[in-house]
Amino acid sequence: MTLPAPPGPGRAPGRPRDERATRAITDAALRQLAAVGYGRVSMESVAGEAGVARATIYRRFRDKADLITAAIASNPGGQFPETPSTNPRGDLIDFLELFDERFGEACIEVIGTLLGSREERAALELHRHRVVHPRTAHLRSLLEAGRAQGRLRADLDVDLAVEMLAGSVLARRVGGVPSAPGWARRAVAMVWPEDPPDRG
Amino acid sequence: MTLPAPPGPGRAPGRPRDERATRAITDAALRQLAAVGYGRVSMESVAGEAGVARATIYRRFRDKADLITAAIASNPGGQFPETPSTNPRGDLIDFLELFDERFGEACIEVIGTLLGSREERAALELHRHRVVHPRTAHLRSLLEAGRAQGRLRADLDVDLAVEMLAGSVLARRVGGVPSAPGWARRAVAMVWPEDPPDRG
DNA sequence: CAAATACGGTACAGCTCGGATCGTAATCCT
DNA sequence: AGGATTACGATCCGAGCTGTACCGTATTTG
Repeated sequence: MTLPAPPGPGRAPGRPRDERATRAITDAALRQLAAVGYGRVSMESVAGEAGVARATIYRRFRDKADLITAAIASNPGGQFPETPSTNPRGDLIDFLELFDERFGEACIEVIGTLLGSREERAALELHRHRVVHPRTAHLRSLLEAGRAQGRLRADLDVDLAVEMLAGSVLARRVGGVPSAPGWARRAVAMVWPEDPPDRG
Repeated sequence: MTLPAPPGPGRAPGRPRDERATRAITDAALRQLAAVGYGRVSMESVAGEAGVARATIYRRFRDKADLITAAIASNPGGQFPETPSTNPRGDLIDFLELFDERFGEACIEVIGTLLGSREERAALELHRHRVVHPRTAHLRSLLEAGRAQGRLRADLDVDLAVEMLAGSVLARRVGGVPSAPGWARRAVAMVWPEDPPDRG
């Protein structure tokens, strides 16, 4: 992931890395992150659950922040489609609901922890690059698709709208408030009014 | 603050606590929090800067989370007026700018760290009660004042609007994006359109 | 076979937290 | 004044975690 992984599958001078171990490590890290939170995930506990030695983790990841960051980025359940959307407004609502369910908590947790330790500045940037930016970019692309279709105010501040939509998820996590059903539909309606009531 | 502080100034059986020490501790904690971040504030460094022994801190605060939480809540620069507003829309914009400058970072950091250590659930709730809720309540009161004046859509989802306004600050901190000048004015405009163009 | 690398296991230094103790200082109550 | 009670600074201690280093062994290339 981050450390000098063998460049190609065919050019390893010595014993190759066990990719199943890599997967076991990130899977265990993800489970523990969800179960006990960043601060109580230890390299020892991850190694134990993954069935490897701690040294095996450090051969792949520079430190704990690198491990957690890579594990989140590798989460197969967090992928999202890269294909342009034909129904950007509906996809926007769906993606926000998904983000609310699966990423809000970990996002606050990991970013907050990394922000709190000046030394992990590199890991913070890495996490933003790996996890945060792809998702905000996806939100932005959906809004811009809507604007391209003329279904959205041309003067909309897209960046700010993205911040407010994603931010509402974060704000609920910060405040400890559960998300009300249908919140994403109402949030989108704030910045993207429902299809204009029959303009023609 | 949190521990059995002497109830009144006149009813202490033994040597009273040195309130200047208490102030020196929270001040040092606040400075270090801003300077190096939650994760790198240590009880030792706070004690050193405050000129007290570590035990003196533990006599006042249950643990590190309690100290940081209380220090933030005691920040005199973070107070806000409790008097009803005559210009809720302008005050809303001003308060958001202030929050963006002074609290966004610490908010993410502290909440994220507390979320990351499941054991500090009590400190997390305390911080929400001390710091987060008063500020979201203030935002809500400004919006509702505007609605009471009839300057705001009656069907506005106030809770969601509060989440989106405060959330945009958090989202920028998470993404590492600096706030553009005038962002608060434009954010408020999304949920609270400028004075209606002469209704009467 | 030799070289190179990964692996599990163990040990280590360094840091922090939180608790405990000790002698001393300050204050209240009698 | 004297005793009880509490705060204070200083110091020590145990536990936990991180990140590094080393061992003997296993696996692969050449």
